[in-house]
Formats: sequence, C-alpha cells, structure tokens
Amino acid sequence: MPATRPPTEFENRVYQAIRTIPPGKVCTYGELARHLACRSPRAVGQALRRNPFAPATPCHRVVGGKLLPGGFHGMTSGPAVHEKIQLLRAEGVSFSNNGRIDSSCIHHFPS
DNA sequence: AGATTGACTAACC
DNA sequence: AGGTTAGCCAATC
Repeated sequence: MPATRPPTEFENRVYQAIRTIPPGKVCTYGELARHLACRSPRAVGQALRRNPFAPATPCHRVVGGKLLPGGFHGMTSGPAVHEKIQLLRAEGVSFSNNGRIDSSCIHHFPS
C-alpha cells in the first residue's frame, strides 16, 4: 500500500465527480471544475496527477476543453493516449476524424 | 511560511 | 489561424 498521503477533500470531490460520469461519456476539466465551484481546471488536473492511484478514478474520461483527449498521462498525443481513445470509443464515445470527441458525448453535471 | 509548479482555459496580439 | 499572456486553485518543494 500506498505510501501516499490520504486524499484531500478537494481531491475526493474530484474523484467523486468523475465517478458520476456514466460510461460512454466524457467531461472537460472546465465543466468538472465548475461543478466543484472552482474556476481553476488546473486544480482538478492537479488532483488527478497527484492521485491516479485509484482504478476507481476513470481519469481517461476527463478530457481537455477543446475536446482534445489530452492529459491522460500529461501528453496530448502518443501511443498510450491513442489506446485510451480506443477504450473510450469502446465505452461508446464517438470521435471525429480529427481525433476530436463528439460533443454529444460530453457529460453535464446536474445543477 | 513563501515560492513554484501543474493532467487548464480564455483572452489578447 | 496560430502563438503568447494572464488568471485561477490547490498541492508540492
């Protein structure tokens, strides 16, 4: 186990929010941050980068605001990212030929 | 306790 | 259309 410190409340909120995203859908850092009452999508990314320890945290369901699948591992492109894209597609997410995510697959949080 | 970074986004040039 | 600057929040050094 994890020699890592326990997740903070903020991180907890982020994980919980991501877990609320149904399969076949994705969410942007901006929307996620907004749901957390935070105007800094960076803080959200921070939480994910500091604690990707949990398989229960589908960080691959979180994408950039331009609907570009970046961030999974800090890189905007690469074989690993491409793999995630295929995984998302397997979950039901549609991708454009340009590698962009279908806007219809964006998940919106309840008010 | 203070300064720096980091998986972002929007605005400006 | 593309590159750069600024703003933001929290964790880490």
